[in-house]
Amino acid sequence: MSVHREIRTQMQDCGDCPIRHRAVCARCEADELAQLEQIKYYRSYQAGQTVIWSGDKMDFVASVVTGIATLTQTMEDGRRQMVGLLLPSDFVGRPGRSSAAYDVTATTDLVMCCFRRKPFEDMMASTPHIAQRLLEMTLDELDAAREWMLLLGRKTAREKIASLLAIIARRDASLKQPRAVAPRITFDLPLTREEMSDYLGLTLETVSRQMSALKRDGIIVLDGKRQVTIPSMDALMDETGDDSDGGYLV
Amino acid sequence: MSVHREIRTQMQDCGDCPIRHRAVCARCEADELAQLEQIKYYRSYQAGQTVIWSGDKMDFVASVVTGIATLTQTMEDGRRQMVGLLLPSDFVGRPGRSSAAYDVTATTDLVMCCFRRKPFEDMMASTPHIAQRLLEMTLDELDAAREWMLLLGRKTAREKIASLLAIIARRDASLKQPRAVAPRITFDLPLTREEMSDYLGLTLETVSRQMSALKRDGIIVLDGKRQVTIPSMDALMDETGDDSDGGYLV
DNA sequence: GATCTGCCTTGATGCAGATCAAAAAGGGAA
DNA sequence: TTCCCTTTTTGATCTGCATCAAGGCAGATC
Repeated sequence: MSVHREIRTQMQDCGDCPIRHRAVCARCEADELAQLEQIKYYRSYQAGQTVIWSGDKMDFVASVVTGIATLTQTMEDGRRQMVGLLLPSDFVGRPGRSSAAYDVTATTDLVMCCFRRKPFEDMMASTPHIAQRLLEMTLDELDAAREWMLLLGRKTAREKIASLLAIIARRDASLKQPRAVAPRITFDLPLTREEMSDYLGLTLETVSRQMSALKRDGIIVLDGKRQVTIPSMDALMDETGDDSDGGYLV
Repeated sequence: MSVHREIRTQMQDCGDCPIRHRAVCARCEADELAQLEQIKYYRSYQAGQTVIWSGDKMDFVASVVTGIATLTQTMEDGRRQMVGLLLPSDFVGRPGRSSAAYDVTATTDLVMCCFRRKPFEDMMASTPHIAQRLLEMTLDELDAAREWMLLLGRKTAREKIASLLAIIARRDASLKQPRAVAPRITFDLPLTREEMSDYLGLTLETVSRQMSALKRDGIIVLDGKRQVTIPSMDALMDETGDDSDGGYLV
């Protein structure tokens, strides 16, 4: 908690850093150095483009500046499971590992801030704060992954969909209107039905059916295929199967 | 990889540290200090005992010395999902968080090495290596969690069982006979059928049925309910659905 | 040895979600 | 506008695992 507050404070000072860019603090501290040594550069990807394939050589680490990317694992026979959703500020890659462990794909147009791996590792060794920030972020990701394990292992299709919508809605609401709890939230789904199914461990047909069911039951309102309105966040939360207190950790 | 080698080297010097105790290195560096300041202490639990309940105040972090513990999440209606298996050397708790996020239960008799949280955090701030080691370990856990997401979301019951057996067998084999690939592996299951089902997102009946099926098909040999022999590791791996090259990351 | 108790196995049946198939709805491009 | 192509929806059917329900077995207690 205290660390998060510290990060928010520092973010005020970050010139080119996007809102919610948690990795920012490491960047800011190291920015001047990094630019000088040319270890930092930006890369853009178009929606749908693959950033890197699992197993490929990966000589950089990066953080998402704008856009959304996904991490997916694929089995030999083609079964796919998304294991991570990368939002602005999220970190990709792993110090100490030279090849990618997952497929990384841009689902929207994407800009990433990359650091050459070796110099980044050196920087980490000499700047203790960076490892500590990365640890914080990684622990957050681990918690998210474990929450997702509960979803994948034990929730029904309807609960899975509701949970995903709740996560996206909450993130979106906090972006647009931090601190306020809007009674009515509208947003564009950043994922196709197929991507949703890969994330939730379902088929795309089941995703579609459950979206229709939630619409029929008035839990959500669909305008076109992508735009979603949540009339009552409470009603949506009732469908997720999560504890009603909703207080998310940290 | 290089970091792992470094850790192994340092382990030689660790007096009371159990084999494979990765957290050891942080401990060793800080051990003298810790003992002096009395921030470190050991606790024992009996098999079946709950170490801590989700939501409870947790003013320590710890690492497992001997025995096995589990992390589980429970939904309001009682559905349970195990989200982590803690083996000797694994770390529990989170710097910066004062309450437990999961139920922690001892499945065997368990000894944990605990550090009072606040002093541990201070130690982390003043000893950069500790954060770096914790980061390594947390990234490993994140990879394991993501592998588990693929299992929970996309694997069949038979593949899930085979995967779990493969993980336990591999760990066991590396403990007993590091570096050698034994053609025939025998071990005791550290989990009940119900715990296996909680881990795999199945019911205990399905676990039992699939164990019987693997036995019938000669993939495993059961002696009693707990002792398992794997006649051919290759045959077992064929049932997991995993890539045949089997090369696990890192 | 008899009974109890906590796992574990096995059988019968049901259902949520997968699979197979086709139609509908957008959304660009010409 | 029309056509084409991708995405989404909807329908019909199938199936893997859950659920419900008995037993079985082995170690503990008396």
